Amino acid sequence: MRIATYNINGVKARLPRLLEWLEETQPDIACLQEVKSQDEGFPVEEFERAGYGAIWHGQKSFNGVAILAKGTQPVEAQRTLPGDPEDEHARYLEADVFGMRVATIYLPNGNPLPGPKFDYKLAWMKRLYDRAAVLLAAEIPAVLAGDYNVIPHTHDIWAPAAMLDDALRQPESIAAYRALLAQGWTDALATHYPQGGIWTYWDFQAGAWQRDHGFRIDHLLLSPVVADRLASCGVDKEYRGREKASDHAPTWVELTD
DNA sequence: ATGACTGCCTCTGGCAGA
Repeated sequence: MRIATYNINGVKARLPRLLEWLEETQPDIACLQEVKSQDEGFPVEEFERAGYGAIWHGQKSFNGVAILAKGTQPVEAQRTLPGDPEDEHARYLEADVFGMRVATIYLPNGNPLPGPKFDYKLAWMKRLYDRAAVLLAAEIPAVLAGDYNVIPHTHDIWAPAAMLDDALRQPESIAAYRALLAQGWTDALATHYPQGGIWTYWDFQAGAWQRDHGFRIDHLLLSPVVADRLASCGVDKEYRGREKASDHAPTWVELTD
């Protein structure tokens, strides 16, 4: 059972690349972020032709998340992150699929800081903490997969001094991420590659990809029973180097059945 | 270095991203 998360940065612009990745790597579940499409523009027919059922939560111009599942239809469990009825950003979607609860997460970037965008990020992380606690308390086998916009550790970025003023590396952001792990979630890639040096994102600018100036912000958090099934995990780094690539690379876990 | 790219929806330039 392979579960992947992929910030695709525009489902229309990346559709050929996305279908190619599905065909070549055959994930059982794919959590997508930055779909950047309204609900009615989501290319569900193309995914169905590729053998994937899909649910999505779209928004015009930016944000937008989706869950694809091979040969089955994910069953929606939650369309928004609870805790703020005023929040209209399409950043969260939960579904039951293959006996697990799977969430696709597009956590707010939080820049610039200080300011309302950083406050929104931290408030969103508190809401995610509360939601994650509910799932753990219910002992639901769960995976929280997505673009967390948090660089958890110094060894999760190409240079220790890079991005220190950025919302992705603020102590408050990192503390909120660690609080989530302290509940009992397993950061799959951190567990498997404790020495770090694994990147999931490379900026479009300044030749970041060519210089391998990346960092790790796409994470798969596993509930305890799912963590016990973790066989391997990794990043499909090669896709970042293809034509018309997203600035993120697909990140995945392989679970025993 | 107020830099760099890229997608989106178009007020084809401004916003958002990280």
